[in-house]
Amino acid sequence: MSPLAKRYDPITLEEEILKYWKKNETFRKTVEFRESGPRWNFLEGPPTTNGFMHVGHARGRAMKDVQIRYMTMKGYNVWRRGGWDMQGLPVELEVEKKEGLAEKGEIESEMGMDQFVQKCKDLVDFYLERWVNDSVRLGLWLDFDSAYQTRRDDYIEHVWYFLKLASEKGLLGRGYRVNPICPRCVTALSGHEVSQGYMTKTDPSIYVKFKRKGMENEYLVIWTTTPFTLISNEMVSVHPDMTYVKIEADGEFWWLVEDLVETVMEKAKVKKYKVVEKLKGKKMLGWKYEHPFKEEVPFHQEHDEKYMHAVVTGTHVTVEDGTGLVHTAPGFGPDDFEVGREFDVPVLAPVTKKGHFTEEVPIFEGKYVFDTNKDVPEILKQKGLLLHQETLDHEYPHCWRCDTPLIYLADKTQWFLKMEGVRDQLVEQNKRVEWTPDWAGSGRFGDWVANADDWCISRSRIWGSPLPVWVCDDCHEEVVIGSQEELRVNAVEFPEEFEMHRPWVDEVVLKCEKCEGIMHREPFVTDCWLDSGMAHTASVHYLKDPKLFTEVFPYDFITEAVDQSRGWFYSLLYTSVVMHGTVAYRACVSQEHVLDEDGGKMSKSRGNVVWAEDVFKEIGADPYRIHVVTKSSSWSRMNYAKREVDLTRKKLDILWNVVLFADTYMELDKFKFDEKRLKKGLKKSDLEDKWLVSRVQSVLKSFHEYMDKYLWHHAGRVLLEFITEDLSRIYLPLVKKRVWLESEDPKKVMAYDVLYYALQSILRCMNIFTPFLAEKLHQDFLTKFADNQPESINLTDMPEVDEKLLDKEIEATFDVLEELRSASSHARNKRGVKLRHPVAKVVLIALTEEIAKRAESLRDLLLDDLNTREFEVQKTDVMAEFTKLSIKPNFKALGPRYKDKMKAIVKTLEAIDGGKLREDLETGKAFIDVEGEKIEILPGDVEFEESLPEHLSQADSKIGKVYVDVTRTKELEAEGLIRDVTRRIQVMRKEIDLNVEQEIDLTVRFSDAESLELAKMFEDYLANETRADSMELVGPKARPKWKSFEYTKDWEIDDLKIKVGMTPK
RNA sequence: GGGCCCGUGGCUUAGACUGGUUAUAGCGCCGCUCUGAUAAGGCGGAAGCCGGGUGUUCAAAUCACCCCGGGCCCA
Repeated sequence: MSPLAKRYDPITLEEEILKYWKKNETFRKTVEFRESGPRWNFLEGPPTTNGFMHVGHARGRAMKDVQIRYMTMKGYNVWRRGGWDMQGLPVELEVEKKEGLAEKGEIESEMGMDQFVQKCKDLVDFYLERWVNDSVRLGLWLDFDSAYQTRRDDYIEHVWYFLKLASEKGLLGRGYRVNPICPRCVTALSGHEVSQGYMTKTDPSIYVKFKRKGMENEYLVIWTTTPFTLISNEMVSVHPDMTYVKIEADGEFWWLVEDLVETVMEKAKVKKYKVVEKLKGKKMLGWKYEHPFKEEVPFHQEHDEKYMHAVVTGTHVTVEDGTGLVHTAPGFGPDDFEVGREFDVPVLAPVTKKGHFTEEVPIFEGKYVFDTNKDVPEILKQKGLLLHQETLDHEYPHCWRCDTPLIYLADKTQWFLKMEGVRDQLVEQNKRVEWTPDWAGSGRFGDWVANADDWCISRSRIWGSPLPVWVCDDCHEEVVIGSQEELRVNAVEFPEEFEMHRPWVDEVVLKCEKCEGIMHREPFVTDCWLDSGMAHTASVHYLKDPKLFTEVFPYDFITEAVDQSRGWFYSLLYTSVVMHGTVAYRACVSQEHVLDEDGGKMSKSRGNVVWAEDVFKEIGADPYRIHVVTKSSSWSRMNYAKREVDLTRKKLDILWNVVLFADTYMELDKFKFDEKRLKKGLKKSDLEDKWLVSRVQSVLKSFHEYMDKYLWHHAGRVLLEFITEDLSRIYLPLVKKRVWLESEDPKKVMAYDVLYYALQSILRCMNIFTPFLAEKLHQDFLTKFADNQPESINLTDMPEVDEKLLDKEIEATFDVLEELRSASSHARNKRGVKLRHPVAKVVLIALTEEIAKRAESLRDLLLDDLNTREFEVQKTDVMAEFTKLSIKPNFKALGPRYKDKMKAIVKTLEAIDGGKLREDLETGKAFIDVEGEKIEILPGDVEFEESLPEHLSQADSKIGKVYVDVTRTKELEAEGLIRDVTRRIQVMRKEIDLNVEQEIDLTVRFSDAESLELAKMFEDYLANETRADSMELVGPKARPKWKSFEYTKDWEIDDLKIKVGMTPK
């Protein structure tokens, strides 16, 4: 019994293979097997161990595995250490949620930082296990045992080492900067975190008048959607080159940009106004105004710099909306901050990181800023400064984790890695990377790097790599510590229990070398992108021993999704250029995201996330893998739909069935594959054998070409197409008859050799896409019919192209076969002649000499394949002479003119030669002779229709016209009938599940004597095909004892009725 | 506002870099058909202003420019 199930069942099969791999340590064996090969190094972009693996992650990981398995089977010693990104805000947020902590302050008061950190560790451990399980189930062969973890002390030490180095190079520093801050998470967010959280927010939209100093009734009109920032307003920006106007309305004078006058007046419901003055924005520079909150905010009374509470110019001003005069608060916007710096205006940022006003604003002290958005317009209204108020829906950044609206807030405590001094190097080094697709690197990423801001790396959180900066309480001297040992040496007192996390690190104090004061650590952790960014070095324990690092760096290959452009691709680039002077990866494939069936983003809140684990359980890893990898290019986004995976799975069914067929007969014949015999015999073999072997070469060629360019989708499609088209649809039907030959027949052995060779080649390639299926078929099929197959398909080499076996001419010839097949089917179809019924002749009118030659060479094959008695190739359309041009009278035109003569005219038109009439009509006048009368036919009186005689049918094709002669003869009729009968009996054999070799007793009764007579002409054929040991064909009057048969059935074949009875012997 | 990607029958898509017979295939629908590996396959039918416009050219789904729509990134 074959260990192959009747049907491909991925779930059962994959579980079995997983067990096998585990038990036999197959992965370890493949690694050892390739130890002496040239190195090829993959750097794993560590997934965040927070949340579970969904189909999007799984696609990326499937792609990684495809590339890794490919390189392994190409003979490379592949470096493939796993890795996990385990620190960061998401983890903290989930712990907070689980523990019911409403805000960050509660962490210390409610449970203590050490407890909190323990919970974070427990959580990532939980997810880690799930991620490893899912990855293993996916068939991803990374080295998980030695996987790096960003939370380990020895990993974090590399982050410290790097920061010390950066500091020495002058790249690390504090910045005074406006950062987007989440008031709930109480931390600054990085640029890409912000961009992930844009959502529609409804805000007040207010137009406010600022009174010009020293001018009676003259106002600057500004607009804002964040009223609370008016408290901290310091300037009004205008565009230097735009035209501003002073208008007179309601007895007041208002300044605003010319382009927006109408819009603003309409909103303010001012109907009567006139322009009294016009000037360029730059002329307004330095105009002073009365601050609307001067009385309420002491700060505004104290300072009086030149441009404070004054008009300044800036090119960031637009006329998209607002008034063209932009309220500028340096503490609350990046543009504003820049302007403030340019005009030397101090920053007022009277808001805490939790979003509450400080005592600097007594009227709002302790109030949440967004809550004052209502109060501010109210106060302005009372002061008579509110021109207009409405609400506006706009895209506003929210915290990507907790959906809280962000605040841009100036902060001088944050730490940055600077771009100045390294930017050019980063741009240059990026150019060395082989990007797929190339625009992802040169355009998207390259442009971004060229314009990137300094990288804010400090986070006011807990679960992360501690920022290794200690500051002196007295003299503010700063020191950056590069390792745990360095810290120990410099510590005033080093605790017994220590790890490189808060709160333990915070407890270590140093003595200031300058003033002997006490130094405390800056209470930040670092951006977790810095953690993963150090993977090039930290994952191979560079500090402990750099030997391994020198072997694997720079890495040959990385691949992640686009969102990593600003994340990992960047952090890897920055850190490795600074540390090693070179980019960390030679090639990078950028992937797009997987969306839901309707193209929507998958998110937990929408509930449309498809988890990888569920997919594996429902449809299996292999069908999933090959589907997501082949459906579209890695860099295009993909909508995930299960029913589409099922369609791809069908192709794997076909592969399974091909193998099953081969297995069945090879087993019967005790076949053993012999490659030498195959190659020796190939010259004398049948056309289809040479063809299939050549096709294998062509497929391998494209496959390797695509793989070399990381075009996995094309590589996979080439294989699937070979399986479904070449193997299953074309080759197998052609060689089917050969399996019934005597077991030693060389033709049969050749078919087996070819089939085995093709399957072996293709399965080895398929292994990179569907490793479970390939392994199963390797073990239960390939190994069975050949000696010296290794125990796993992963221990074999990728098949290479054998140019000697490539024959483009034969492949072109088979293209001709395909065309002939489809054209003759078409022609048969037109006349309703089924393929089982043989036809007298098929004629091809070949378009070219070349096609004619190729068609000729197919003759033997075609007679059988097209089920025709004769096959002819002609170079000119000899059949055209049979074509009749029939004439269709246009009754509407002829009727009124000839009335009662119509009948005669129609009769004449049927009889005469349409060709001549058409020619006459085209060249001059046309006449017909109707019962002796000459009648003129005008254009439009008749239409022409080409028609073939009854016995011919024709179809067009790319290689020329194909005619089928469907003339019936008794002989042909008989053969068609017997094949119809045979077919029914075969179905019956299958229905009672007879073994293919099982012999039977057979009786067939025909409902008419004529059919019986025809059937008897092919009695032997019928008996042979149906394995009938004894057979009786009887006429309508016979009364066989039907009850004595094991199985009987009535059939209808067109008008004929037959009854069949059979009994297995 | 800037950058990048995308737009092809009802749906999912190939082709575009390198312009050239009738625009690829699948799903679904209808008719026919084939099959002792096949829950598969074949032939045909219905179904496309290849987002729109302008240009270059003998020739544009393909190249250029503009516009519209979608997505992503940056501001």
